[in-house]
Amino acid sequence: MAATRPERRTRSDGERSRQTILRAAANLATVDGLEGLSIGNLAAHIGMSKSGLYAHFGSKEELQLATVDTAGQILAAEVIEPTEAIADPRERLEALLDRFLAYVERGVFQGGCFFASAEAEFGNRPGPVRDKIRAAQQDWRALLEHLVREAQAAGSVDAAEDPVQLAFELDAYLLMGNTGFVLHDEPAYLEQARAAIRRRL
Amino acid sequence: MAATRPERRTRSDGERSRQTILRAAANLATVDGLEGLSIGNLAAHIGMSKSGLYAHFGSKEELQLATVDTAGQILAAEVIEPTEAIADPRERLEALLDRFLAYVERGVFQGGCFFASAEAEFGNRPGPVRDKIRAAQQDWRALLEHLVREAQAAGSVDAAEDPVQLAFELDAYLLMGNTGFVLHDEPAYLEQARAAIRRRL
DNA sequence: AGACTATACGAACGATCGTGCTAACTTGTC
DNA sequence: GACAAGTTAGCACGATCGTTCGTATAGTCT
Repeated sequence: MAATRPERRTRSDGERSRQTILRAAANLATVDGLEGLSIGNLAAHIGMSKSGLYAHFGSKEELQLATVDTAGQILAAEVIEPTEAIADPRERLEALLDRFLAYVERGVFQGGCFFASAEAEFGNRPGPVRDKIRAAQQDWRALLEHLVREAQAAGSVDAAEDPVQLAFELDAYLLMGNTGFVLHDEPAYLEQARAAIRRRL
Repeated sequence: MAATRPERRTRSDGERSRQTILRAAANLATVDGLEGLSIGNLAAHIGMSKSGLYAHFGSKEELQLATVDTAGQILAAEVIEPTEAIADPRERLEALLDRFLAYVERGVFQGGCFFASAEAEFGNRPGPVRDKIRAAQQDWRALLEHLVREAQAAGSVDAAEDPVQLAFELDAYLLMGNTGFVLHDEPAYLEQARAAIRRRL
């Protein structure tokens, strides 16, 4: 009964290809949309055959799900993780908001924040992809709320503030800054978002 | 030298069909996207043949441009025009913001505000469609700024406020309310937008 | 009434979509 | 070095994409 498993799931070159595909997919999705992105176009974009690329994912939906995961990892690495060392909650909150706007401005994704695009596109398209995007959005919002509460506990944010409401408003500035910047290619919108944050906090 | 023009005439039933097409197109575009919307799907949705529908527009791009125009007319009729009778600028501004949120909640478009979707989708897709969306967004923002200035002149908004900055923040609440409502199907996000507006004004 | 033409349809076009199948090549393990 | 499994490419499929064309219908005008 002791079925010894082969235990050799992935190969190093395969994992490297997978990452290449998903990075490009996340980037292209902010321009063409997560649904508008086609397998053929993606394959051509990274110099790979359509079927070779497809073999990594059983379906387009699985590719989309993996792309959302990858985008989440990029957002975490670019925005969230660099602030984790900051002990003071209010300082960390400010750094987090500023890093988000910098990550938009720096053009980590060609079409601005991946999740801003994805939320607008999959807002009412039921399915696992929307579920994953929803979850990511809630996690982000929960992080903002958590930091507000910690800052309140530390006395650096007014204790009378409703953390949920404050997080909503701060997130709104980020979203509007991203949308304005992408649509008009004008950093002024990001600066307005920064000004709004300074005013509000 | 007097080249007599063909004098393009239109027929009443044609104009009616055109309106039917464009209303459906504007609605479907908030779900499938302005690019993701296909001629075939749109035709089937209104019980018309693909070629019959296509005869109204020379290309998909022209259909998209006309759809943006139609969506603008709907937004104007649902949100802007009903507030034009309000003489007091601050009252009108408040009514405008509230009507926007109500129009999102009422589901005038299945996928929330048409322009919120369109901005995210066409943010960096150069072309006449993006130009038109850009112009619509700027007109909307300019209207907000104009009302803020009028309210300042009337003494009902703090004269020290920067109208551009205040309009940005108010618009941000609307956008975040729309996105949150559509993504989570939760009116609470619209209520948070209302609370943010009350607090800010 | 008849003539004119905007409107609508059916069929078909080449291109591309997502998706399988099969065979070759690479890599890791014994 | 051999064997097994992961990786990639070639080819083809049915469906659908935007678009074109010829033709039948039906509203409008004299």
